[in-house]
Amino acid sequence: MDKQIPFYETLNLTLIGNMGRVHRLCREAVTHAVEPLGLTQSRWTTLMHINMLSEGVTQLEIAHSLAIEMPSLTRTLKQLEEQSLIIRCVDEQDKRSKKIYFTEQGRQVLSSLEEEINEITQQIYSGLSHQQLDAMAHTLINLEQNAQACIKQQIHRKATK
Amino acid sequence: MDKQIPFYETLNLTLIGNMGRVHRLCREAVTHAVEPLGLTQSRWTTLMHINMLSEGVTQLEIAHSLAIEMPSLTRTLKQLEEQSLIIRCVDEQDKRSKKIYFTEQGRQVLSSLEEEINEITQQIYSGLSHQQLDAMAHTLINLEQNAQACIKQQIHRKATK
DNA sequence: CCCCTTTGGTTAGCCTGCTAACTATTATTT
DNA sequence: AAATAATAGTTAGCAGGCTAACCAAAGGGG
Repeated sequence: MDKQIPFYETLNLTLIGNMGRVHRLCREAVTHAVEPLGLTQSRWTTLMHINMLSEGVTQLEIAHSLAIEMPSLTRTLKQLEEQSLIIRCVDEQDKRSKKIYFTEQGRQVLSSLEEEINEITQQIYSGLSHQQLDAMAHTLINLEQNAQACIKQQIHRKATK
Repeated sequence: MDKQIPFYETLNLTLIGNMGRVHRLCREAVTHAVEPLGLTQSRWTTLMHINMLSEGVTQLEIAHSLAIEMPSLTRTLKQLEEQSLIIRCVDEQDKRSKKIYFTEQGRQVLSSLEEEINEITQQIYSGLSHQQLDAMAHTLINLEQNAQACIKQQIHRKATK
């Protein structure tokens, strides 16, 4: 194997750390750009996902899409509602759930947001081939499955301790 | 749940999100396992990095290695000191900086920690080839450089606005 | 029909990243 | 030598993940 490159040797501990750092940096890049719109990281991410899922989604669906827990989302939606970018309506079919819609102002902000994000993501992915990005996406999925299996196993072990 | 073709098409937005999620999961897997040792995520990560750099390192060196800011590290080190796992000594050569050493108890905890981490990382990386992990590490580095360039450019633009 | 479980959402509060603003020591400039 | 700048660390407080504990609506037996 290649002894010259440190990646192989240091992988065990640092790949996880690297992922965290790169993730923070990428989000920071976008967040800087959309700061003038009054959006933080969780707020712009949430707006994009609502748009992707299309208006009228429930909070639970958004939480799944973002892969975060409900309480985290509740806080962000409250902020977006206070900024008058979205509204939350009780679903008449199921009064437990709430459906999310953009306000007119929200749609305007969203369109500026999309423009900025396109520009930034182009920069972030520049010089990387589709193959490379695709490979990374696949590796991420594998890691995720392994980590999830690992956590499940621990929980099971604890339950039968 | 239905994800047949998402990789290429949704890359633009979700690769960043995926990275965050996988990062959270991987850390959670380790953190669950070392909970009995009284360690949280930032605490075990910090212990591992101190060990990697070897005792007597300064706080700044640890912060660089972890790629976090000093205030984040200060908090964690304070907790580790309160747990009597490390001690912080003022460097007599440069009285501004502090050097970090393990206590006897700290070394014991570290050795259990290393064992646990080895086991978990093996599970997390199982089924993934060295090539795959290496490719991911390289892609991460590329993304990091791009993101950093992007942020720098934004700061520059703002300065000359 | 009533009770019990499940489910969508909320609140409270922890953990750990960050920036801004501070202190104290060291280095540099004049 | 004195004034100034730079550096290591700290404190305070925000942002956004999380779990635990709760409420209210919906569903499912008996």
